[in-house]
Amino acid sequence: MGRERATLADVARRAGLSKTAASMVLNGREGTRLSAEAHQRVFAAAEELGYRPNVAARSLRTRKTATIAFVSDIVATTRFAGGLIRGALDAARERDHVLLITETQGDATFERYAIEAILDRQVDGVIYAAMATRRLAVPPAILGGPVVLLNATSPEPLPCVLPDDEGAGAMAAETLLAQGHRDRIALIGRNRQKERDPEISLAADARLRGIRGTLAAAGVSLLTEGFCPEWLPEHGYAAMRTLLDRPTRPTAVICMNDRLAFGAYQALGEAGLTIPDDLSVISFDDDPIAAWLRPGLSTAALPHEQMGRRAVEVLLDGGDGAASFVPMPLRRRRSVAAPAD
Amino acid sequence: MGRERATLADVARRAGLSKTAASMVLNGREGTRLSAEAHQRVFAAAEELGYRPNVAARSLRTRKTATIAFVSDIVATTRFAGGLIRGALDAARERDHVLLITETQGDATFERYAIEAILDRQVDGVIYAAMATRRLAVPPAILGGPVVLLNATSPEPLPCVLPDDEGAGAMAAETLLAQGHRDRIALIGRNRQKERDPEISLAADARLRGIRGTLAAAGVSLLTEGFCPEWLPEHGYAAMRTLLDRPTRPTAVICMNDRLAFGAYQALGEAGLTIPDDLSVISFDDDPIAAWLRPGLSTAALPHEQMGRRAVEVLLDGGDGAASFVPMPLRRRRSVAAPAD
DNA sequence: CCACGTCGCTAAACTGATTTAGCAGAGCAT
DNA sequence: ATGCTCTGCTAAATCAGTTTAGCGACGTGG
Repeated sequence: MGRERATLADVARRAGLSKTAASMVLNGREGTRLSAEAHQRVFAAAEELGYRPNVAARSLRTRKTATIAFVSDIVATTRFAGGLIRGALDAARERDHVLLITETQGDATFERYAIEAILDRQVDGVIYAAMATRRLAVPPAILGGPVVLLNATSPEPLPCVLPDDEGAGAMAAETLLAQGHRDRIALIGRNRQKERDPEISLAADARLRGIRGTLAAAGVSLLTEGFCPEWLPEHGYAAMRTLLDRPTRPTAVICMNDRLAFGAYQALGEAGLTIPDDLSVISFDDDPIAAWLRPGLSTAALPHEQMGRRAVEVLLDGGDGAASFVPMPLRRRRSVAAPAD
Repeated sequence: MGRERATLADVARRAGLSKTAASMVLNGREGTRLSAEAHQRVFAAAEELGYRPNVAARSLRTRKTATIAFVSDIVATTRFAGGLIRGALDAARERDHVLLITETQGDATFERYAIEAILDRQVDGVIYAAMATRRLAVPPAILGGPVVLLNATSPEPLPCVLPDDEGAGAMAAETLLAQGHRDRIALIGRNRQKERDPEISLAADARLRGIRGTLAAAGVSLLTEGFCPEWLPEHGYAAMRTLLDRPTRPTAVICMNDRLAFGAYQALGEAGLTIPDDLSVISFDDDPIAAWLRPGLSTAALPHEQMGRRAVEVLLDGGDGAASFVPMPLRRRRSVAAPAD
């Protein structure tokens, strides 16, 4: 790549000045006493030669690389990763930085490997991302420089960027209350593991808190709570079937994520029930599938792009140390209506 | 990051040898006449000091960075990107390389920007990826070094990695023939634009060729072909509805992708028809949704991970110049059975 | 007239590796 | 004793920038 690029020495020669002068002018150094004419000549020469500095040479001296490492546990298995990466990419570009991406796959050897690669390249900072919101242990080796946790927290007091799951839970509950749902709101997706172990999930507990808090404030409590071993469509399907077997059918269901909601849709379809006439459904994540369902699924969107962007901002512009919660906007579609009876 | 790392000079000093000697030993240079003892001492010193070479310094001299640029048009909007990236990441790691990721979003300014960032960093090669299989124009600036096209071809004779869509089409048709389907096989997802304009899609035409060729060889032709303005669920839904309005109902449907198939499922569900008893469905992509549908959707999987991996291999190990077609394995689920009548 | 400060600029050191050119000593033949 | 080769190793140049230290000319105040 990059053949015969002009060097700083070329620019200096053409401008009839020293490398020192050229370097200072191009870096916009304050307090130098170079004449306006010298500035002009350097800029002109650089322009004419299409000069671009060699990053390797520069970072050898300055130890800055204009490169951010994006380390994540898993990129492929969740399609949300794309959003995080894209947001980070955008924000990085705006700040003239570039993203070096590595993946640990939760494997200690890979992680060590990734971290060595990063340290060898002297990146300016690390975004350590988890693909499911959770607490994790940051490898000490990267604590030498700036680190931001993305979609994760850690025992160390590091800046972190998280989705506002509790707010989303509150909003879901409010949305149903506003439509007039009261004592026949059911929940699908309770999961002890997720709720209890922050190293597995932070979202489950937060969403639940938001839902319960808001309902309680309105003097309402959940009709039933369906437990699911995983948050997958088949479990949503099963949970909805048992829900339909109960004597009082709910008027609305809150699903802990869209995949569960998809399963619930399948069960309702088979039972010949219509959404939202017979039953409202609301959910979390805004998985692409939410828009494809019939009717479209109302859901609180995980703001992945915003989060990726925020992580870069906190890393480069310096966060205030506090955790940064990014709101989850509600995507209103057709799955929520007033109860029939 | 990276505080107080040992340098080559430190290693040399500790080993009681020159930097030259240390460098040669650590790089495993052949033909050097350094003694076995000198080798030992250098290795020991490097080990004790935890020496890792400074990539910036090395690449300043050698113009190699052990870094590959992954340039794509869009990463976030398609959840397939993750697979490509993960495969590339894995293969890169195996070869001690790292991935620099940029995104152009199809925007010329962003593209120029991305390419400058890449050239400035002297990457060893570029993977230029499209998120939908298509033909594209490669910016001349990156042609100075090795380039591999991923999920794309170009007018220039560059090595490229593509999914074997034609083979997948053939396999889909064969699968239905093997189950005994004959003259009542329908197709959903014809699209003139996609089929005609290689800058939009290469997949549409290739899949169609594979399907038609195989059916023709068995003396069978398609019952009907449903056209769709896009390959989205709503269009699959509409196409299936019009299909069901026809006098002879098909025994099997081939959908050009899984999202169309999802729409078809919705229409069949509403019509009270059962898959695969009343109708078999087969498709392409292996979108995550394919596994979630009831019954699971049989589909030819886009081998994204393999493709990403292959791209890195071709880039670093040198391809044979020919296009590299990666087979699309059929994921057999429950949506295909023998025709009822 | 001289010391001093300011202006405008530059030489050279420095970053940490790789690589070229070549040196000192041993062994051997003439 | 001399010339030659071979062995085992090193000094110094090089990559392309940034940064430190400082130089010569000029203006000014005492």
